Amino acid sequence: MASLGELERTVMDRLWQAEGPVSAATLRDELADRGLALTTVHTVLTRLEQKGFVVHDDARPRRFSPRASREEHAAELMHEVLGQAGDRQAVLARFVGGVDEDEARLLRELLAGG
Amino acid sequence: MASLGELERTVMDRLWQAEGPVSAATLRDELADRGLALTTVHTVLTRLEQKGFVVHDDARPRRFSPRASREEHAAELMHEVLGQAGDRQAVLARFVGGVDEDEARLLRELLAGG
DNA sequence: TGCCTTTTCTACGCCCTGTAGAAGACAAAG
DNA sequence: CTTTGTCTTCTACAGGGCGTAGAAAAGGCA
Repeated sequence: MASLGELERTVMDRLWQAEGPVSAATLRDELADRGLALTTVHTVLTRLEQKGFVVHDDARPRRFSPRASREEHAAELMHEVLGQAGDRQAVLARFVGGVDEDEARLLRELLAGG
Repeated sequence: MASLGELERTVMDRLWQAEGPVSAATLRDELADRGLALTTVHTVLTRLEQKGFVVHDDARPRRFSPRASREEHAAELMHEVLGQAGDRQAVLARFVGGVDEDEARLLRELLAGG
């Protein structure tokens, strides 16, 4: 999966925390501390779209949304890491060795259902 | 965590699949298809070391080893993704939703012990 | 005390990312 | 329909990371 630059990640964070689709102008305003030009925001959104992280509708002005929720995205990333790592079982063993007790309990519940 | 370039990843793969520490010259020979200069391999190893992925002993010639096994590394990455993702529980829920049955069984066993 | 190997320093081109101006497409107002 | 202001796309550029390696320095051996 393509990785993200610092501004790209910041924009994704905003999109994720937004309730619904967001226009470039709104994003520029939310990131006002950076004093970005509108075209800069557009460029970043376009690149995020090319990378498959963002989609936009055809309203005018365009409104952008994350392709997946933050949690889905993270879960996908975890699967990707797991998949590229040779011995999946060994990775899982080490992974669960590092989760805290609350999470272990949650995992047990989640897995019990299946 | 710092991300890796294509050659850096290739080198890490070689180090991970090696039995023990490996010299730069050996790596260059293993990657002979790329026809790399020895200094190129050195540069890459040095950068990997700066990024914390590799360590070397003080034998002459230096011998390089991965700081963590491939599986440990993957598990660390998974934890990192999980940690940066806001709602950890939601991420875990989606993550386990995507593991296959064998892995689910393994996870149940691993979690049963705790 | 040279010579050969090993290590470090320095460099360079390419691609990615942050950044934005210029130009083109569109819609609302008149 | 034309004007005008907005929105979108195109093009560009600088800085940094990575692949790549030559030059120089450092270390061991004949």
